[in-house]
Amino acid sequence: MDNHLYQLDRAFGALADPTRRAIMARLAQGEASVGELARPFDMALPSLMKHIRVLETGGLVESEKQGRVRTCRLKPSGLKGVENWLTEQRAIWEARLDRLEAYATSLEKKARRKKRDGR
Amino acid sequence: MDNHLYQLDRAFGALADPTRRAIMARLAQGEASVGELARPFDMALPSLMKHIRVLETGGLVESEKQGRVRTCRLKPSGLKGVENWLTEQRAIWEARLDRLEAYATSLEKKARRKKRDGR
DNA sequence: TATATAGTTAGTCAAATGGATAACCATTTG
DNA sequence: CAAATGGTTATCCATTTGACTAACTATATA
Repeated sequence: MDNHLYQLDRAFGALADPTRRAIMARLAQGEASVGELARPFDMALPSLMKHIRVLETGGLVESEKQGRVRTCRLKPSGLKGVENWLTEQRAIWEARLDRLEAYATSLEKKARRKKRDGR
Repeated sequence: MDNHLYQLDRAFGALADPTRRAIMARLAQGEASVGELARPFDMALPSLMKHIRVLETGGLVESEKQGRVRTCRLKPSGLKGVENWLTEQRAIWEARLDRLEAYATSLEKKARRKKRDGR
């Protein structure tokens, strides 16, 4: 329990690599086999496999094997966690900016009032 | 040129650590000095400083020093890059799902027609 | 059944990461 | 000016990461 913390670690970590983001982009347009995923990259298969496993443990990709070919597909719920964290942060940050702005406006009003009433 | 690729690496990488995400969360509610940021963590100052530097090179945080205290603040443009990548991916992925759905519906219609016309 | 195909395991290696300590500025404060 | 405060540098260390090769397993295919 509370693994979801680590899960965010792994999801963000998984996305911190251009090869893996490229794999994600490829999978966004449809599932693919390991071989298909490997082809565009100048990289040995085992290295690429490791990337796929990283994406899987990050909860971003899932795969299943039938016969000798393993088919990978995107797991949108994984990206959801990442997006949630980001929007949460932005919410906090924007709320604070709003308070700051409100405060600034109130200061301004006060200043104007003071001026009108003869400093 | 094309450093923005590496920049995404660094931004995602920076967020792949709970300490650094906590720092981000703290900064979302307002700027803070290095010492203030350090206090909640059971960690030596230099270690924490390193985290701050990682966030800075990821473009997520900026800081300036006056006197002997360095004040850190969030740099929302950094998160923007990350969010952009995510929404871009989701756009591609959703577009594909839409096409898929449209295709499925057309298949269904065809089947119904066939049935009506006597198999 | 022999061969080719598609992945997988195991093991090596250099570089990067996350943490620590010790010693060192530089600016306040007493 | 002496001491305390806030941060910084320089090293060090264990672990993780990203890539490789070699050897292996399991399924198709000829």
